[in-house]
Amino acid sequence: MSSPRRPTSFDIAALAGVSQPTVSRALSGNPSVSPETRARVLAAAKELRYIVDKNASGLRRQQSRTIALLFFEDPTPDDTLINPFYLSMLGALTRACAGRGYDLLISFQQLSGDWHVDYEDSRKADGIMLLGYGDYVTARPRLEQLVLQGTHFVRWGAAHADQVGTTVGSDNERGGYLAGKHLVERGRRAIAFLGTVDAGSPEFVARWTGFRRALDEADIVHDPRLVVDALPTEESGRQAALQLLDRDIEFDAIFATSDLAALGAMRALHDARIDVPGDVSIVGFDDLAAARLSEPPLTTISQDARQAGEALVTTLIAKIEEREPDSVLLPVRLVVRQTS
Amino acid sequence: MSSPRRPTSFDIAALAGVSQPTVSRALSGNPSVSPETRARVLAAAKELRYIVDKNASGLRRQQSRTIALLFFEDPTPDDTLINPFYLSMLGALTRACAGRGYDLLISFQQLSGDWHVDYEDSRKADGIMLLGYGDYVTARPRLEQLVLQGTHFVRWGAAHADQVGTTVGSDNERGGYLAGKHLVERGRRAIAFLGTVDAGSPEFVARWTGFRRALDEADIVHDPRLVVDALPTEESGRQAALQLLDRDIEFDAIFATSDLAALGAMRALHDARIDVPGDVSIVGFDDLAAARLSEPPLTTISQDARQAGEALVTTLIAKIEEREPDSVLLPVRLVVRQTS
DNA sequence: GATCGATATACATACGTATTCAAGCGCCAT
DNA sequence: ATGGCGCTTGAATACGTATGTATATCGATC
Repeated sequence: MSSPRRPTSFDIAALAGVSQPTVSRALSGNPSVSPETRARVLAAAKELRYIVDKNASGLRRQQSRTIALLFFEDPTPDDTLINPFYLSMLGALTRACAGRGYDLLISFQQLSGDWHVDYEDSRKADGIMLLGYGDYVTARPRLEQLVLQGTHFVRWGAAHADQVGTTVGSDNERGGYLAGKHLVERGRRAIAFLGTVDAGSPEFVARWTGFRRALDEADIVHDPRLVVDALPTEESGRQAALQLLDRDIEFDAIFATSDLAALGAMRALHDARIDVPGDVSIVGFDDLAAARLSEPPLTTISQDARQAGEALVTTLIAKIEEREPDSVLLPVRLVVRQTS
Repeated sequence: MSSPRRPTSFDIAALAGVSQPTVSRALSGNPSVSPETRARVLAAAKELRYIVDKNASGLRRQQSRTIALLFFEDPTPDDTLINPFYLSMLGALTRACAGRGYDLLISFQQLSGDWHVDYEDSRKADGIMLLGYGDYVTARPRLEQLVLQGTHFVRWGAAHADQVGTTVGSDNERGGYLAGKHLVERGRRAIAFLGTVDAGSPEFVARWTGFRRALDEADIVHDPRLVVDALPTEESGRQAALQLLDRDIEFDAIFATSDLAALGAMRALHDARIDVPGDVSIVGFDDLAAARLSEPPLTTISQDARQAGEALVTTLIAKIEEREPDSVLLPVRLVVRQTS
């Protein structure tokens, strides 16, 4: 059952009739090894099913070829409510890491708690990705500390003027703009905004800013009562729509800053016998799978999770290699379906 | 910016006035170290912010204190459709691992592809957890190979007679039974079953078996036309319900083997102006957050993700430590809400 | 034909920790 | 006094790899 012993590079060396260093060089593609020797070594390695010992290799090179992902959980008390977009991201991240030869460590943490970020000190990981729900104001001092101790990290979120560290995120401002412009072009004038606009959430603020720009271009005066606070959950979107109906103000469209909120709002409208898109148009944000499957299918702003994962990993690796990458702003796309 | 140098156990030793081995012993809680010495060492370690080098430690002890999670993706072509239950599991798993001093590596893979399971050979991980969608028949030969090569692994799924390896899973048979019994007690007789019953999915087969047991106990003869194939997705549930309506057969209840399918079915019924629970009762399976928030809230069989995560990690660690743990069957619970 | 340079390989070593083994010390029993 | 035992600690070493340095081989150059 338990195999005799894991083969080491010495075993390969013996089988191939070379020295251990030559094995190491051959396997790592060092050009100083002659083609014939390399072939012999590779054959021997294959025969014995040799795999490099990650601990030994990491110890020698002083790095782990591993990336740690810190996922911050949902701010609501119900910890099972997680935006499916993050699950797509997770898949994209694991693939991107694998493609670059890195492993991915994952840890769920509370944004407001003491982050356990000893990954780099313990040589568990060469860098950290930060992802998830979070209030930037809460996170900021901890980010500053990361910078101070020289930890390599990248954050998924909105780039903005005074930010700490490097960021990869969607072009939220443009997303908001596209949504607003689209609704205006559909002839809508009284467009409700469902989302957060406080300073702790730069991505949502950016969506709001872009949205306003579209309205301004069309010379639409926006009634502040059309703005309703909503978290990125279905229930919160439903509540927000109910609140909106309660306010007894005319509206002919809704822009929700998350698909989940948009779907919740749709449910509320449906229950109130308001026709979508006849009476009210709706545009969401994220392009979750659920957006495609809703009835009617939801018009939304699409973020490409795969592209985001690639960008995060590429940027973090650039940091690890001490190149100083810029923050990345990923393109977003308006996907017109049947709610607008 | 770049700190002078990571402190090693030799630095701690020098500061505390002891030898390096004593530092190692003191930090690992070896009782041979006197309390005073230990205190001095701990103080020195704290002062220099010493953290054990994971590579060196792993190399020396020949283990990584890391667990790898292989997540198998959705079988449908659309790879963004992932059951939220797995995301809850993921959170539970990371917590359970952290609580036991293990790190968690994560990798998304295709069940039908060549699994990359060199974790143990490369000393990246001491064991593997298998989780996700999957056809057991496809997985089986690969599981057998894992056993052959002596890899420590645990699978999330249904235990059954002829299984390969150790399994942790919910008591699906009892879940099916509870659902069936509940509907019978509510006076339902023509209960449709939405789910998979083929041999590749033992957990769904078990749900079916338990369900049938409940019907048998009530002497109900089950019309085979009441069984409709459905994947654990909302769309699939909707289609299944439509199919059921098309068959033009009377039914007064639906048991769906996943909440997502149940929610999809509810949507179809709603569109067909069929009242839930007035005309048709519905029971789901999983107890997703969405089940609580649906309209009306969904009666379902609850699986506790946190408990599942704990059990998986505990069982895998037992395997790693060469104890031979039994497969675990976790209790399920009927949660009565308003669809029944 | 001696020297040089290029090429390919071997030798020696370091990474940081955990553990085995030996040794120092004080104390008690003989 | 002396041998022995328990309690702490130090010295030596091994884990498996990657890399700097030295060496051997060979062909080319004058």
